[in-house]
Amino acid sequence: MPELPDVEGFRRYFARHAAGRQVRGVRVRDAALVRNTSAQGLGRALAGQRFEQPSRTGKWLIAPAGGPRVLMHFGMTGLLSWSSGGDDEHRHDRVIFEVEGGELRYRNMRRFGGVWLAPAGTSVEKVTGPLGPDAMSLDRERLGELLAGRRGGIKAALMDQRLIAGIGNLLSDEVLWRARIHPSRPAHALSPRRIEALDRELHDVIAASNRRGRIPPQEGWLTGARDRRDGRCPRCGGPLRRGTVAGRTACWCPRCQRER
DNA sequence: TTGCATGTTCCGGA
DNA sequence: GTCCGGAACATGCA
Repeated sequence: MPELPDVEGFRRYFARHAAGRQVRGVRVRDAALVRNTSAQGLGRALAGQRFEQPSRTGKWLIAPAGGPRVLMHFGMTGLLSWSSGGDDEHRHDRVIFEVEGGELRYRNMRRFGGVWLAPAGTSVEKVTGPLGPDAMSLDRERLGELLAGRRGGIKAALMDQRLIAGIGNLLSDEVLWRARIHPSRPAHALSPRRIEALDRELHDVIAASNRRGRIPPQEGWLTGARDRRDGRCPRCGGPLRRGTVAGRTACWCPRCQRER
């Protein structure tokens, strides 16, 4: 699931269940998903510390705990699961944070992503690498500036985390469909009107998705039609097209989103 | 059995 | 240096 709205949901989930609670220990079920330290290193850094309010940048969840911070990336199949009743672990629970009153489980079927530690005094960017401004806090002017400097296609630009953080395959398709922009259109060639539409739809889609903690597969949205065998555009009723753009399976309406 | 999946990274080539 | 396509990574499902 994880694009910006999903991770925003995980942030709230973390805040509700784990923030303010002291860490008792960490159980690592899959050492490979603790990416930049050992299971012992993670446990030593966190034990006795108290989780503070988490933050999110792009698709990264950042959980401070005293000095050190835990960073989580969810890949394509990651999520968080809280347990206060000692119920059975899921087979894909990879790292388990034991806190007062329960435990927060980092689950990830496909094992992309993982858990990182940013020790006190080190920068978060050292873990995440360079990230552009978060898509949620982007304004139209900045969006226009960022896109003006790109030579490639608009979909590739939107999904480039170094340019803008948080947008993935589903979000980019949804926003481009709403703004009536073909995913292959050169990013720098968008008119001010298209930039304005893109900015508006980006924020509308993110706001609506954040409320649900996911990009909803909903009537009237591209997401509600894109996975059907004969998917039709919710706006014009024409047949949707799918194809590879920027290395991903893109979906668009060839009537509403003209090539140029 | 084959292809595909909401992510990132690395490589070769234009 | 920029950008793109393709492959790799790992696992499950239609």
